[in-house]
Amino acid sequence: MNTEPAVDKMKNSFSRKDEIFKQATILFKKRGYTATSVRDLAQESGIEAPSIYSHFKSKEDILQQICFGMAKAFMTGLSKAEKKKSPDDKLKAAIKAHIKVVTANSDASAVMWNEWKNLTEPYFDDFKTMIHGYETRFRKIIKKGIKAGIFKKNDPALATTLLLSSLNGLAFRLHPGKRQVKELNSTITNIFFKGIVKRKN
Amino acid sequence: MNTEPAVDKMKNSFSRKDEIFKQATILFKKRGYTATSVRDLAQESGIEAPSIYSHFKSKEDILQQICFGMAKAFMTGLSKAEKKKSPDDKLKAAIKAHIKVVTANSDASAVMWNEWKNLTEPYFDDFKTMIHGYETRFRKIIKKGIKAGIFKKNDPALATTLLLSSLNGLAFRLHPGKRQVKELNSTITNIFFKGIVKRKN
DNA sequence: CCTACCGATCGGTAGG
DNA sequence: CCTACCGATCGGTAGG
Repeated sequence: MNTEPAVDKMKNSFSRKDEIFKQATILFKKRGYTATSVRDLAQESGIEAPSIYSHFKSKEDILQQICFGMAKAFMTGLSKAEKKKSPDDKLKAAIKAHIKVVTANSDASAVMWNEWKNLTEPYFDDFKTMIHGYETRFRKIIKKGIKAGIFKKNDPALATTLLLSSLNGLAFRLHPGKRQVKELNSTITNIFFKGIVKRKN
Repeated sequence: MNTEPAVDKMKNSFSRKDEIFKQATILFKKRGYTATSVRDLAQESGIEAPSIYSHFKSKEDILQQICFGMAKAFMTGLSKAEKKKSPDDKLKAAIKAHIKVVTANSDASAVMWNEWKNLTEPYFDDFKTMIHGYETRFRKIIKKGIKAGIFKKNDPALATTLLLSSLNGLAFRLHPGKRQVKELNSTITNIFFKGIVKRKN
């Protein structure tokens, strides 16, 4: 006799997949993708290893979902930021959007940046192209700002690298819920825009 | 009859070990430590897998040498920088020293930051303590600069994270010999100290 | 979602 | 520095 309602079954099944995904994100960040076994994922999710495969096609399937899901979130944020008019407003909005994504998903963000190299073809190349495009769009904003005389004549590629590296560094050092996103955003923007040195006049 | 001079034997033996170490650094960066097998290392070094063990105690032994070797280089550079008098001179020198180490060993630097989590105890804890100390000393310089009224009142922990993240990001994007270290150093210091925005007056 | 299982590969050792 | 080899663990499948 099965007294279990179908709705609950669906709900349980759905949250089980979520649980595996969540634990995978945590373990991939902590130990790395390659060092995390399917058995590790199963144990943390409270099931046996082969059961993972009723929710995901493969171990890499999970990594793919983390990487492309995060990349999409970053892309969407940047697209909105690019609608601003001036280069400095664009860059401010882009930084804000990036921080929002990182703080809301610090584990997944760290996994994306550190583990995407483990993707196999054609996903590896697809992802590489995506992330390269993201960096290019950041660089373009900075380039236009320099041309417009708003930003100093620094190497745009180097400035972009410094900015994105520091923004992504947050993912590894962020303790969820510990910091105010607003404060984070204003401090980072202030430092990158105006520096840490006090003006004398 | 062995006509091979002893000196050449030593030299060959020495450079073989160096070759393994060099290839390990490249592969650990490219694929990650866990995804690189001892057989991969052997193949790239032109020997059979078990021969690795006549030069290194274990696969982790190589990682340990990369991590602690780099950490020592960073520490030494920082110690010299701390001898400067003012906080801003200290920070400038610390940035310069850090960049010098990263640019001279970009692969090993990337491996250190990305792969040290694969160290086992007691090395894991030892390394963690070391690198924590490094960050603390950077943070202290910034803290003193704020107290002295030279730096703005930003959160020192956040400012340190941003700085070190961007400096380490260089390791992953640096193409050896492509950039001038001096230019790199002045651009980075300028951006972190004074920002990217042009002053209006 | 489980039990039972598989071929491949892993880090490392023995012995020379 | 090599050949021969080992136990452990890997990602994943069959079948229910």
